[in-house]
Amino acid sequence: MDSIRVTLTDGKSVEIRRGSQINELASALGVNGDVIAAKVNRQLVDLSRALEEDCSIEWVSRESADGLDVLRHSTAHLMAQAVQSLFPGTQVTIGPTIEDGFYYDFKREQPFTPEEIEKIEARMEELAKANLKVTREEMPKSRAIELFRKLGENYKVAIIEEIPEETVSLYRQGEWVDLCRGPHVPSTGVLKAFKITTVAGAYWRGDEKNEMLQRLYGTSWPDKAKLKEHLRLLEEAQKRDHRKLGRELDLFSFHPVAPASPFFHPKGAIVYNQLISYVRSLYVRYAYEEVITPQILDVELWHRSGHYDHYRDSMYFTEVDERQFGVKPMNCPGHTLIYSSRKRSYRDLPLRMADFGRLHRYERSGVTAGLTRVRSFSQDDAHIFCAPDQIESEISSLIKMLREVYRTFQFGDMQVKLSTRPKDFIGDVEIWEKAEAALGQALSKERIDYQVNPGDGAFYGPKIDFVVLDALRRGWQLATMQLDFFLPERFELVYTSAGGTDERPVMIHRALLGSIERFMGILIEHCAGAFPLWIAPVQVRILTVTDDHKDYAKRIFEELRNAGWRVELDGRNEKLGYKIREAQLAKIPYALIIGEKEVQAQTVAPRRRGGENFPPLGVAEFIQKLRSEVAQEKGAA
RNA sequence: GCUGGCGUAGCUCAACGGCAGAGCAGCUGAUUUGUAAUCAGCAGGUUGUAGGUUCAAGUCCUAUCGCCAGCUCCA
Repeated sequence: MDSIRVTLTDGKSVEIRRGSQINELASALGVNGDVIAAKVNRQLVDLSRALEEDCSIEWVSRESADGLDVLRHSTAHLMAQAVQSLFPGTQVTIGPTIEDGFYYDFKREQPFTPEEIEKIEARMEELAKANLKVTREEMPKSRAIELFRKLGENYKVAIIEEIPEETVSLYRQGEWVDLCRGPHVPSTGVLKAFKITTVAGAYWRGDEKNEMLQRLYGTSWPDKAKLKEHLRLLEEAQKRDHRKLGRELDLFSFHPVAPASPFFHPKGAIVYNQLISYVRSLYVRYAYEEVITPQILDVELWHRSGHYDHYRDSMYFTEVDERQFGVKPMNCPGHTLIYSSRKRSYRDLPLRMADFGRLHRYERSGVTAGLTRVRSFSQDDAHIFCAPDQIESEISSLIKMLREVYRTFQFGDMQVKLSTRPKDFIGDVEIWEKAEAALGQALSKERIDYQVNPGDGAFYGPKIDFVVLDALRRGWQLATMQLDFFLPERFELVYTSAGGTDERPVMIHRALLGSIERFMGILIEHCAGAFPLWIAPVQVRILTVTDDHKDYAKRIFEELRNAGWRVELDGRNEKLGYKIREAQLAKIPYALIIGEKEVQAQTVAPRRRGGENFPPLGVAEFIQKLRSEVAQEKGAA
């Protein structure tokens, strides 16, 4: 008998008939029903795949990352099948998986209405219940093209024509067929928990010159409970939406007269300024020097910096005295002018120049959003002018600084990407390679796992991007460290070396928080508007029980205010429960209850946001408590 | 910029093409209250803006501004 040997993940191996299907092996071994695919020699395949050679096999359950991917991809197919059965004439294009879900792009003249989406979901349920077998079939490209041409699927034909291999694979479920690499679940009954989430337009192949398709987004999970949890998280994210909280907490607003440009109200301005003064405090320790530079500069400068050629569409211009000026979208050109305001020596380097200057960038109307994408903002921006051999230590120190920042704001893990030399680049290959090596070494030295994106750097230098995960496990790119060989060249920056020769410095563009506006938006969502004590616009609110306690409460209020705390007095003629509720909803860290007992004992009774009550204590002790809490939050350096 | 959706009181939301409404917030008064909402009254609007259709438009049509979900872009 012709048999082959299959090695399992536990190291055991079994002998089976050559050509038998994986699922036969699975049922023979009594493998868990959660298995929806397998990895044969580490390659993900269908359970219906026949085994022809000795191999290793690993079961892929629907709970695993690979399994979820298969599940979602199959759900995308299920959706496409539903759409085509309901709306004949609709063409399919592509339907990949994405984080937490999938989408499928369709060519159809009319957009999908909410009612139609409900119908599609209902049909998907039916098709899943029918438990249609999903089968794989391979055929030569020419036959596949013929098949899809007959079906009127012009996009699929275009896709197949671009596939280099001679054979392609098709998947069928019921009457429906789609071109797909696979693998897929064995039958549609495996799909139990899915939902179409949104509908949107999308261009064929992502190019806005191409025709627009209708994209349906969906999500799919191993079971209903997981789907529900996912939807709950989405809802939670909506509750934390900084645009909603910004209004509710009276932090900022927008007005049509200045699209995508926030107005920070008094409370929002406090948060904003707290962020800046926090970064300033780091600048003292990390030896930065802050500068202030003009808002509007002659276009001649922007020509020289290259911004006019490459970035003009994102800039604002104005004319005064028949001279053209550009509103600055970045601080760097201004900083090079300060650099070259006098002769620099190697002793001056590294020169770390920080600037909280206001920047203006025109962003197309469709891309702006709340605080996270605005047209007017400032950054915790700095430019480090250094010698090439100082790059590594500068990056190293930047990473330390970054770690400090993330600890303070309690962001979780970070993902790091190193982007290297693109095809179009300026400067010497040798300098590039040295610089990339320096960046990599600094990352390794700081024990940071990173991913290399080859060719993804800007033409003027390699860069490192840092993505942090917030409380809802959403990723945000905040910090970036960008090397620049180009601007020093353009502005002919030099320093005198120890040997007396003129040398060219390297510039490092870097930001930790990124734009303050954007960071504030992210922070609001990260902490759901409940800012840590040191940032909270109002840190303490004093609540009187009755009017009789107002005089004493006023004294406490003044004592706290004179000690520098942001404090409010709620002496309104309302019930205590009402005032507590309002203080809680305003997310104020501490409510101080002042009633008869406190007046008698000359104490205050603190209630922490969230409901925890502390035993009454004197004002001085309370201030001490606040101080130590802030010190702890900011983290001792 | 493109595709789609949405703009009604400060906020959240009602109103078959037929008299623009409610709750909360605000203001006034009563109540003097101990850990998440005391009661009553008053006020609040050119329904984003500009045109059009209609006897009649918040509702239908066109344009425009803004917002939202995506696409795209982020030297």
